[in-house]
Amino acid sequence: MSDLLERLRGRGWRLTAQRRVVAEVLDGDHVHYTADEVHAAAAERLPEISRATVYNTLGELVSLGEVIEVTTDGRAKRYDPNAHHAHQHLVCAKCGTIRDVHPSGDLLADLPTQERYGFAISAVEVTYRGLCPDCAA
Amino acid sequence: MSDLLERLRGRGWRLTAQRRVVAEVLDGDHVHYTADEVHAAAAERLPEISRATVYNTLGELVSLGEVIEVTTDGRAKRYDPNAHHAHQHLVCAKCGTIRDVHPSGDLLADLPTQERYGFAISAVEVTYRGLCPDCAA
DNA sequence: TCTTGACTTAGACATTGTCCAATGTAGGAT
DNA sequence: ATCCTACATTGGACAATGTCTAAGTCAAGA
Repeated sequence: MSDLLERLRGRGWRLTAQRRVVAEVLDGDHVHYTADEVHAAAAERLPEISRATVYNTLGELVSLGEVIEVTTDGRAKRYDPNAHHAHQHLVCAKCGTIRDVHPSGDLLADLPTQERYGFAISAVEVTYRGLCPDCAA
Repeated sequence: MSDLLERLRGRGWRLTAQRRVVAEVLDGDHVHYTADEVHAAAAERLPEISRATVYNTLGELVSLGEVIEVTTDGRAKRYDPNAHHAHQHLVCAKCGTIRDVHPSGDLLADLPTQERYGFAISAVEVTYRGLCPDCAA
């Protein structure tokens, strides 16, 4: 995602300090931040940044396909910058840790035609749930 | 789910009018209501029922394994009474309609051991997304 | 029928997200 | 280099969903 800013500028994005900071936060460790966590991390570098701007910017990044929105519980959405590699998620039922995983096989092929009800299916999301090694102990 | 009330009584549930009405609402058409929709439907039969009781009862039914909690977007959770038949969900990206579907194959087997990071995996949730026939038109 | 511990209620509160009017500014035009 | 202006940001009000608590109510066993 290092050339993200270039790609965005190419699409007519106005490059502001706020947007740069949000993009840099997501570009860091491969984590799954909530919007509030992104805001907190961004505010360390740019203290006046507002929540509204973080929400706006995250929404734009999602629309542009640069970031994926993940909802593993009913709580806050999380933002996954690993949008250019198809992957699924493994979630600890106890501590909530999220890991990216890569199932084998064609997930779409598992749904028979008569189970598609005429839908034009474009995406499959899989969440594996269980206990991580720490919580299982 | 017709013998639900019997099963619950067997587990020491105190059977109140409120709980009966919530269970009856879920037992109706095979829909995926939000908590507020359950509350509205329940209030038609029992006008004084409170939101808190509906939330409590739904939470209990989920804990008891009688109902499944589904989060397909970041909005309200939905409650699926079809808990005794393993199934997954097909969601229309435009209108939000949800259908229960039954993929073939062993979904768990698709995740290689080295992609499990030591987790003890106990469940797999799959959401297929696409446009339903009406919205695709 | 009495008693009691579990259940329900109303409403305050918490979390997450959205919207708006006022203000600021990036980047093209001059 | 400076100016313009459309687009971006801000702060705070508002909305949607869910949780908690103290006080009152009731199902079901004795």
